[in-house]
Amino acid sequence: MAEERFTNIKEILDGQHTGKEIGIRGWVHRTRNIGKMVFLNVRDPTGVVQAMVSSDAVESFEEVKALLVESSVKLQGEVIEDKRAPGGFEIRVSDIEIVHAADVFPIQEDQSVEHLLENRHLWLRSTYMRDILTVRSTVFGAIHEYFRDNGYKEFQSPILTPLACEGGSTLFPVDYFDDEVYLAQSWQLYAEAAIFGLGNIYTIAPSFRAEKSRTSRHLTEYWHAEVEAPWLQFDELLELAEGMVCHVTKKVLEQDADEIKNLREGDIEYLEKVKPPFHRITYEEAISILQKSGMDVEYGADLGTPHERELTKIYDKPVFVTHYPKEIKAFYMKRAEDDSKVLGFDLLVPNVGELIGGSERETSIDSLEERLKEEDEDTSIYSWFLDTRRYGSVPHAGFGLGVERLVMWLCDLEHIRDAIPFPRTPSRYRP
RNA sequence: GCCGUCGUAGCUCAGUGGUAGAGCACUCGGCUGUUAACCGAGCGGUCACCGGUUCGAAUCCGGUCGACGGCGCCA
Repeated sequence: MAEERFTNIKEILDGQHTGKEIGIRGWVHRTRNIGKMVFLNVRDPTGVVQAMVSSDAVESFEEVKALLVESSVKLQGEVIEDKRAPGGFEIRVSDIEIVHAADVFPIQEDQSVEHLLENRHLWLRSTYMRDILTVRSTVFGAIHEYFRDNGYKEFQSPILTPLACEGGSTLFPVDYFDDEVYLAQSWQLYAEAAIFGLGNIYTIAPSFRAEKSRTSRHLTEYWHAEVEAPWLQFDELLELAEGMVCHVTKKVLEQDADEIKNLREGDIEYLEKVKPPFHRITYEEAISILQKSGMDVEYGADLGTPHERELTKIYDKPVFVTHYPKEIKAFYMKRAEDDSKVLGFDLLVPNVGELIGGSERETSIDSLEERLKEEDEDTSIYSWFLDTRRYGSVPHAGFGLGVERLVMWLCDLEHIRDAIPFPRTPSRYRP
């Protein structure tokens, strides 16, 4: 190449270089071969532009003619505005360097879900995955930003842990020098110990669930955004969750408008309405609403997928469901004034269901021990955790959010596996 | 854990008892304005695996494996 200066393809498509001699580098997205002319659609992370290579303009014409899809190239030429070219602009190539002539690319137009998952490492090159992963990056950044701006410190807990947290059958066992430990499924119990020193804290960390959940909303390895704060009351907890979801949504709409429009087929009206306050209903109200709309549910049963779907259909925004009966929620949730209910909530959104689950935490050591025994947990393993209720126990609260579920909801994805680069599900751990 | 669908060429699929097929991809030939280019030719198979029924099985039966979809469980 005569000159080693390159521009982003998006700038060409925006008309910033029309009439000028420029260079680009990228990958061959598609080729069309007309004898003494070759059209290369060239992709970089910002877009796709057509390059026209004529036999009388380029010495290496025969090699260019033989290029296969996903070959990497550097090229330069004049940018011409031309309605015949896809995107309206074309580069008349004067010089081209073949960086690497690719083998036959395994992914073509017709693709099955399975084939794309087997070739996930190559499918990451698609516009679809690029758009999602761009949004995902913004989501992670926005979560950090929200908590830090609100005075929360980032705190890390161990991934290897002896704790079961919410029932032992859902953990991945790991051989720890002949002892059995588990991959963590939550940061929460360690966080409850940390708030006594640090105050308000949060994390974004991997969590692992060994449940064989065969649904479009479950991963065995997912990223878990969790928060824990001393003195925080139940209504403040809901506001914190609401604020975070709104902040992330706003940030994504600002920063990734193009990607979101691509992924949601232009439908961003719903996301633009995501502003406080969200709807708040109690479990009891939810049951009665569902019964009125003809669904078969009894008080005391946990809300199933069809029930959650029905509830999210009724409201134009995410909806909090609060005050569940204690029997269907985790041992660490604080009892409400009505002793049969807990100060816990789920935040439900369309297409995903439960996006966040959280609660005020039980502060009484006696209640905790009682609940652990009821669930046949070995209380000795929890003795360090119970210390948090022995030395200056305080009211506190927190929640956990599935980051992939948030991405799935924002991007309106059919399946959560597309919200993470290399998904892990009960039936897949490759590539 | 439960229910269901599927497995045939590199990819997407057709083929319901009688010699294994198509489109795309790839290779070769043609074409100076293509838009998932087009035209002609070629290459390409352990019909997932094991067993059974039958003169004969991709096809029917039993089992195994794998993937996908849904429920439950959860974030």
